[in-house]
Amino acid sequence: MSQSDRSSVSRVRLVDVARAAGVSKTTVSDALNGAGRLPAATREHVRQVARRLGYRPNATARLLRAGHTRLLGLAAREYVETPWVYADLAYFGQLVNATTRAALAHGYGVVLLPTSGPDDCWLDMPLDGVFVVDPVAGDPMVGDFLAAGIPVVSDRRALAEAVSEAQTAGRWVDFDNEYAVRQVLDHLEEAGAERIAVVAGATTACFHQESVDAYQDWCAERGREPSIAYLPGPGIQQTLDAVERLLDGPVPPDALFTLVEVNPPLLLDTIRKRGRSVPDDLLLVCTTEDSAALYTDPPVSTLSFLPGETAGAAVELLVDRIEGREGDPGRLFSAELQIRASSAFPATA
Amino acid sequence: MSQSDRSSVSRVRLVDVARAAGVSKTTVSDALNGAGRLPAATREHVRQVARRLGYRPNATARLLRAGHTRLLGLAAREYVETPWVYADLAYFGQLVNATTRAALAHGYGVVLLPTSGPDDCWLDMPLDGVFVVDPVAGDPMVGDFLAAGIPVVSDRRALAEAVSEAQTAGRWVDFDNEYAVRQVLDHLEEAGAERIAVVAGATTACFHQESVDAYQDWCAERGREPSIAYLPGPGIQQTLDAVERLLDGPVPPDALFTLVEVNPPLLLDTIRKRGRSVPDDLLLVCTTEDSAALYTDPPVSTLSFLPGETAGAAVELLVDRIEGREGDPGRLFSAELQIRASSAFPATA
DNA sequence: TTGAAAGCGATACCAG
DNA sequence: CTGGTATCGCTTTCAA
Repeated sequence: MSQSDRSSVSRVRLVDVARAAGVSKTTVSDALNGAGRLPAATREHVRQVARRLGYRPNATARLLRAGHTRLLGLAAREYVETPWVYADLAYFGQLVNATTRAALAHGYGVVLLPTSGPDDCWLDMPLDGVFVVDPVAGDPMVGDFLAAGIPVVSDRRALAEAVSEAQTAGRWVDFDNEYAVRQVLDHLEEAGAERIAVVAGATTACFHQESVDAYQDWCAERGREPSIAYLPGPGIQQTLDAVERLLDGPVPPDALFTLVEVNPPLLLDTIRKRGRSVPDDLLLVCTTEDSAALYTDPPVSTLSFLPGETAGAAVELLVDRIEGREGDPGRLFSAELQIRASSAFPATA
Repeated sequence: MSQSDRSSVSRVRLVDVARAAGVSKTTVSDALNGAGRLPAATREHVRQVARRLGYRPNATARLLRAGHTRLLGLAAREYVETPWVYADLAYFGQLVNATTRAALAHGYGVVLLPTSGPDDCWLDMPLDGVFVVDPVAGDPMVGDFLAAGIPVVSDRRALAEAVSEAQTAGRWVDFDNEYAVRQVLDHLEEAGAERIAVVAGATTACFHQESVDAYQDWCAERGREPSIAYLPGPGIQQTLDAVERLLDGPVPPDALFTLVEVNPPLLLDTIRKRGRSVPDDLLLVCTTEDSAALYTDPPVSTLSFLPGETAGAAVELLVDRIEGREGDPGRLFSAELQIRASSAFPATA
């Protein structure tokens, strides 16, 4: 009576089955897990009873016993202040997707982590390892997990900033952002661009800072004036507005390279509305994972961060580390430039 | 030596801290959790030692003790065969996002569940409750969790198909699809449409079946000939092709209602390319969560499934049930029609 | 073959 | 105010 009102009947445990079947806990456990060598009759009897009572092993208890949880944490830290705003960003969506798929292939589940919250609340979750994407500078989350002895995959900078434990429990997945940006700029230059403008996010993400640096260096080497529009945050309208300002500026660019996720069809519409034509009049390369880029007219050249491949690598690194296998300390990737019609022809026709 | 090669040093436990500090386990636990009433000196001393040793409580053990995990499972079942293909679908992205946010607000984490796998592998995860979106007919996942006594939120049909446990541990979040579809059709009719064509997915999802039924009934009531294009699966190109076929068909529609997620800007491009103009020539309503619909020219009317609100309700229902609070058995929603310029003017200008 | 008992790691109750 | 001890539910070793 005292406990029946809480949750119908308290869940049936291993001992309940044992009692009902008239055997010991060990026998039940073995019978259900196919372990030990019991007579087939006993095994079957125990199974019947277990089924009849609706017995389900308690996952937490069995994990405590096993010493692992087969759960991986995933956190996207770029916009730490707003908890989980990856919604409109195709990149994060695909990353979550790919991470989950890769984890499942290794027998792990994925837990979406809070990016903010009371102190180190993330340590309360029973995780075997964590993948921290786009860590902020001196990221406390990376530090906390590493200090707790929980394997982490993040980028090199975050690991370097953390303490020495990083050497034993940290692995990295990183991007050669300078290489990628130069690849795009060189490509646009070859295609005839002389005034390449860039749209960047004013975020803490490594990518933006490194990319902007690389862009400025690249311009300096050629004695060109950099033209950058910074965005305060994600958001379609803000991005489109920034592009308009760029196009209407004193020295209109002949090529545009967006570093923030942007909806390719809408961007093209906006550009057309300003009276510019892609690619004849303006070359275009977008950093995006939005597959709509393939279907626009013209199809839009993109710089892709290969969420599928990087997530796969991250999970593999993490799982190797968790399961005690030696392996690479990390993997270096470069974003992939996929050239399509929006940047394929000379700008000065 | 025997264990040092597995993971550097085995994690430091509560007893280790107790021994090092020269006190008992209880004292350490109390000191760290702010419980009990210890002299400030002892408390501080224990904390120092704990910090020095880098002690972190084992989450699994503490969860076993607590009797709950504060973890919610989330599964999207519409395309069960392909594990986690919600990538390109804005709806699932936002749903995951909203569920995670709502769960965190209640102090719960979210685990992304496999949609397929060895038998009832999902029961191995330490979950307090599960949110099963778009369950398939006779969904085994719903049945398994319910049988295991783990609270489930899904739709009414899934709960009804499961056994009687559903009454105690099941809650539902459901949509009045017929109402929503009729709302759209009525709206289009008022705006002057006479031949409304529909693009539907050939999936197991309740929504498509119920919607198509509602559409056919609606047409029958008016003695109109239904015009439906079925899609074998998700995919931008397939959708656009289907629309083209519809527009080029023997009796071109004067209004289009898409039930599958589609990229609004691309859809508009496609329509324009067939020489049709929205809304003068063709009214348009899209079932989508893609916020790009707001920024197209003209802005596209949408039917939204309110992922934010439904996820919030689902989590609340689940948490109430888990924490033993009485509450509604479920919540009925209707997709929301957001009327914009693409369907606001008479088709026959 | 079967079962008793010892953990897994942390918390809560009571006696000291 | 502190510390032994039982407990959470399961697996596994080791005697019988």
